[in-house]
Amino acid sequence: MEKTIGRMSLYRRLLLDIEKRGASHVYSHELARVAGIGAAQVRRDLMTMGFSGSPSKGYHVADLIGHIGTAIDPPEQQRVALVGVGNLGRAILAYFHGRRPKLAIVAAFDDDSAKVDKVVHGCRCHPLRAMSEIVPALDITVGIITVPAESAQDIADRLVNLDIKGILNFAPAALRVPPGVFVDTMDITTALEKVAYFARKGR
Amino acid sequence: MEKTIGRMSLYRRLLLDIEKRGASHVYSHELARVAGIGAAQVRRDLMTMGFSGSPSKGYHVADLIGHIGTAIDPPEQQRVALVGVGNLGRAILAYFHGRRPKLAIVAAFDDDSAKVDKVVHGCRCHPLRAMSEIVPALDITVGIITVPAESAQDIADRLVNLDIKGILNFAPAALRVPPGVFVDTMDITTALEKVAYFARKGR
DNA sequence: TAGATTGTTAATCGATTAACAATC
DNA sequence: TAGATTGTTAATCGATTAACAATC
Repeated sequence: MEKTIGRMSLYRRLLLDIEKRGASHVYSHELARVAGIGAAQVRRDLMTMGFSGSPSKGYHVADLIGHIGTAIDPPEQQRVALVGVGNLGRAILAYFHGRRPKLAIVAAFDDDSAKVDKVVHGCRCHPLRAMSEIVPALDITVGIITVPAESAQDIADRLVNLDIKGILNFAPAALRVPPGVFVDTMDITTALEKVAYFARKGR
Repeated sequence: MEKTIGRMSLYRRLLLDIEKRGASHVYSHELARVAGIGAAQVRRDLMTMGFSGSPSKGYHVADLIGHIGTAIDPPEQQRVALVGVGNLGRAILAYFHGRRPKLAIVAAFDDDSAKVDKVVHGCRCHPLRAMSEIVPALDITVGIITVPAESAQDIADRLVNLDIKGILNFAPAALRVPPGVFVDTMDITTALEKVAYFARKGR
């Protein structure tokens, strides 16, 4: 299921492209081709999401885009906090700034006094101690961690205490969180080491 | 195997911590705990890498760190190019700058004239057309793609033509590459959507 | 109808976890 | 020896892929 949800987000992006090119329907093998996976995978994913096509025309593009939206988008705006306004933190703020109305980074936290109270890519930076006030006040449910590995667990603990239910973690650290909190760690160093390894050794 | 290689990089970081704390040996369940996985997984991974411990003392920390190094580090320096010096590209340049002597980003490419010939976090930025000269000249074997999704496939094609064997892709696009080229895509948007989804729905 | 695609079940594949004899 | 851990095989789990009857 987790993998399916991830792919739905990919499918939607590809479908928006397809729609822009003027196609009203798409076959599983066409979508599979641009997604770089198998056609059976696509059909199974759509089945899992409860979406049907027709053997003669394939899947209706606009309907499918809508279906994915109702399945994976928040019904109302979901708010996100980012902790650690370093280079990576700023890049992520820039990337999401104004892009997703339904999923907005509404607060950033960093203890560097040069950053506190500055507005970075449309998002105000607060000191860490303000978290306990701002996170509940803005009803923030998701945290992005872009602090050094040493402080990542501490930040995660504090976010969990403030009732955050999902964490996207960029620190190279395995976070320990209670059940009911979802964590995805994107470890860039490990990813690059892996790519370098297979570049040398072959797949 | 791919997953194992990824975890070896994590193990090493954790072991360096453990070593710093003064422990000479570690049991599989101890390493598993800090890695957030099961002890059987750790033992299996180490077995796969051909490393042995002792039932009484566990695994020798310093030896294991060394063993992981010879297994996954390049024997000599491996060079990396980064294409797309936007916010994310700069963050990655900053992150790796001077960190890994064996794995260095030695060239950046971007067509923005404000960036060309500037040195960004220790790395000179070249125009895209210089790729065909610089990549072979510096014997670059790995590429990092941080351009917008629309141009990602084009950049990937050019890198592949220049004999690059591994790509770490941050563009939200499924890259098509010939066999023998390893690609890992880190799709930040999809990751955040997934975290937001499970934050709402529960795991 | 003839031909292609969907929806879905069964088979396969790979990775994780459990179990336990061998070892210290 | 008694007790705990390793190394490794077998069992489980989950995800992907293949196959094919039903459908258009």
